[in-house]
Amino acid sequence: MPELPEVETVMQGMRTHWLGERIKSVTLRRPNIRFPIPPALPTVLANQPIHTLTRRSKYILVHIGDQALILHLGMSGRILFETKTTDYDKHDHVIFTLKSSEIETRFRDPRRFGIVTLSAWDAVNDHPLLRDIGPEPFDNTSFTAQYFTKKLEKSRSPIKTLLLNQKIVAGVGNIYASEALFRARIHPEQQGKDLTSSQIKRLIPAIQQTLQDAIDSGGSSLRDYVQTNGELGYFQHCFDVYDRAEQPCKNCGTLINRKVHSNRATYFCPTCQPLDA
DNA sequence: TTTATAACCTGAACGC
DNA sequence: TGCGTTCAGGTTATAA
Repeated sequence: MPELPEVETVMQGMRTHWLGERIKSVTLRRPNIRFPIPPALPTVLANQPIHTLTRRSKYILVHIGDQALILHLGMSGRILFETKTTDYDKHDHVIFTLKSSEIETRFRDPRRFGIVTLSAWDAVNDHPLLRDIGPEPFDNTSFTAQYFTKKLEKSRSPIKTLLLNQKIVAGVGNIYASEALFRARIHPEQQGKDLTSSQIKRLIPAIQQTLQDAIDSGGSSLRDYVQTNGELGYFQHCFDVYDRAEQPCKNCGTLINRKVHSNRATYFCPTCQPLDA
């Protein structure tokens, strides 16, 4: 579920509950998910004020006291806002309560690929999870055609795989990589070094618009999500190619292809995204 | 150095 | 109904 737009949406939802609040308590219902959860986390965060909530790539960063609470949703992670009387799910791993709210915030992650950890706020950008991440796709001062060209020009990897590399550009996941390449009319198997300057100049705004459109629709789904305790998800996006194998392209009617790159499914229109463009 | 693969873990969907 | 197989929106360690 969580690529950049979903993480942004979840972070904004957390903001409405958490901003200006103070942590009352944190309960760890298991000691580890993908990595160990710092055992001192409940002690360190208790009674501390929540200053800001931000997103970096697919990470949610919460400035609490002098600490950064770092959250990553992995493949199946969710943040749920529940009343304290609601039964726990067996995959509710971390429970946050706030000083002046009856709502509990629950970190639920069945596959346990998510991350909950701490860093000193002053040093959060140097944290091993964050320090090597590339520019944010919406940052036009760092994610430029010149930068992108330099990253791609020597690589023989398919552009689809390169878009998933968080060191090149932050936050793009498997769904929006396929969607952005469709919008830019670039074949997913084209090697990075073979992209022309005009293709690169198409791809940057295609990535930005794909992500922004998803944020805009994800924003409405979060409210549904909260109100219905997770029954409604983020799946109502209208994809052009993702998960549409053997269905007609919305642009030209050609059947959408599905291929696997780096063990990840890729979807594209062979007519709109020719390999020799 | 760059690229490809396996692994982490659970649940849902599907075929038999 | 039950069992086995496949697949899933992420990331990283290891192998090639």
